[in-house]
Amino acid sequence: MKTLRIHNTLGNNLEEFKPIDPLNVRVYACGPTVYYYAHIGNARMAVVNDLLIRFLKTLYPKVTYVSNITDIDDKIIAASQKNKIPIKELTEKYTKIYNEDMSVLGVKQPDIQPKATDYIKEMINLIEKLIENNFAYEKDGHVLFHVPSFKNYGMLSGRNRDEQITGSRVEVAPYKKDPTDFVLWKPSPSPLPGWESPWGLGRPGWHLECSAMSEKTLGLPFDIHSGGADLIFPHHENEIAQTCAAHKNNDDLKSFAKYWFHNGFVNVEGEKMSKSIGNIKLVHDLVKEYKGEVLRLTLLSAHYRQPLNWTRDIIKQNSTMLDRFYRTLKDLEKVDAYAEKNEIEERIINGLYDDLNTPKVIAELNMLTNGINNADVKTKQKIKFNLLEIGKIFGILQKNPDTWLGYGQSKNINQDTIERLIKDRNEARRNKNFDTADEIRKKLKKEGVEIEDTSEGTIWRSI
RNA sequence: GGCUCGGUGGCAGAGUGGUUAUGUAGGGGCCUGCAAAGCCUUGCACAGCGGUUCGAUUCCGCUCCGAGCCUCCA
Repeated sequence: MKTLRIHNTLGNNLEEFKPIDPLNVRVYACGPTVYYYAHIGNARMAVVNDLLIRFLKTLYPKVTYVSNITDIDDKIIAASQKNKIPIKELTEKYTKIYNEDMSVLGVKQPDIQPKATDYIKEMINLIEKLIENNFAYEKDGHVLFHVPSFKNYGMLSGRNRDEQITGSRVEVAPYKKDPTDFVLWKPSPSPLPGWESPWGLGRPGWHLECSAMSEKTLGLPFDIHSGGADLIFPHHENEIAQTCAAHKNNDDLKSFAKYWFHNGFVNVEGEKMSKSIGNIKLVHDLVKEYKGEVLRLTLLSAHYRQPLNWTRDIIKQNSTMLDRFYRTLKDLEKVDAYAEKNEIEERIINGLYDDLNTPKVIAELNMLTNGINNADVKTKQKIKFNLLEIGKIFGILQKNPDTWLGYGQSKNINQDTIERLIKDRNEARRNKNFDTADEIRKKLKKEGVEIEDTSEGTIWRSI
């Protein structure tokens, strides 16, 4: 059997994927903090992980995919205060919208979607273990992880403690023993959201929730831990430290997760998305303008670790490509999808085995479909099979081609009217009255209806 | 300042020590009354400078440029 090779941030290497338990592959992806609409960068993480999961599911009998919702955090508190909405209402609202928007992009719900606030007990438990193992200490109501006590700290992100201190631009809080120590628990006096703990009313630090939730939902160690590249430091570095130290596995970083999988950033028109530039692309807006599948293919059009420059142009390019694939499927409407051994062509699927090289797969798919004209039935069956099967993994091409291309569906104009106009036009054409015929065609186009004269008569689609 | 990662044709984007993907846009053509779709065809691409090599876009070094992280961020 071919083996999947994926890039492991831990070690910064391409590695063969060998599941801990082949009967149940376990993946945890750091999900969104729900204080506002998700942007296209959040979507890239969700789509890339969805692809990974779909592919893994073709390789292993069972895959458990956990992706959390962080529903307690300073940004959430700030948004709640600013908008005068209770935290719970705010987080529930944006959790719902997140799931809806991702679903438009073809992202399947994770098997488990834990919420941080449901795991406070586990977090407190983890902190107690860390204190007990001398990796954490309490000071002024804060509990901090003592970074110098964890000698492998920095292995994931490839930085050492000294560099970090020199490069640090942050003021060191007085309750820290060491400038690199990070907060596990902090005081949270009313009216801020707080939970009872051995260290008083407080709330968890940022990194703790993922350590608690992943351990509780998947068990340790699990196979893949993923997220956006910006989470490598400090978020994932800290997660590793917390979890490994809590279980006294500080020499074995893989006792938490074996593979660390990170996707690259999305830039917008060549610039980083940022509030100050005001160029944040929200999925919620994009789905109003483009089909989810187009956005999804666009997100997969670059290799997942490369930066992706989000422009109108690439959306258009991917939209065109998708139309062409659907047109091919339409041409193959009467052909069965069939391939020998029920397998995707090797040269196509190999791209996925090779660290999810989606652009390579797309290129191979194009080459395959280009041969359709002088293809025999068997080849046509194979082409259709490959398109649909890759489509399943990519999360595209599963719709009815006619529906996708808009055949027989009108938005602005009544179908009978269209049919009547087409009839009139064909009448005019018969009489070589081409001016009239062209006028009718233009009129329909204005209404968003495009007609095509085929050997089997005139057909139309809404564009 | 430190640590990463990149610079491929108008644009997007893989890949490779020698045969120069793929898509899209553009040019030319076929088909069509015209369109649409499709098909054919076309394009001095691998940042610069050195080095290794019979040969480098691919390996090494340096330079320039860009991005990310080091602070909340997917």
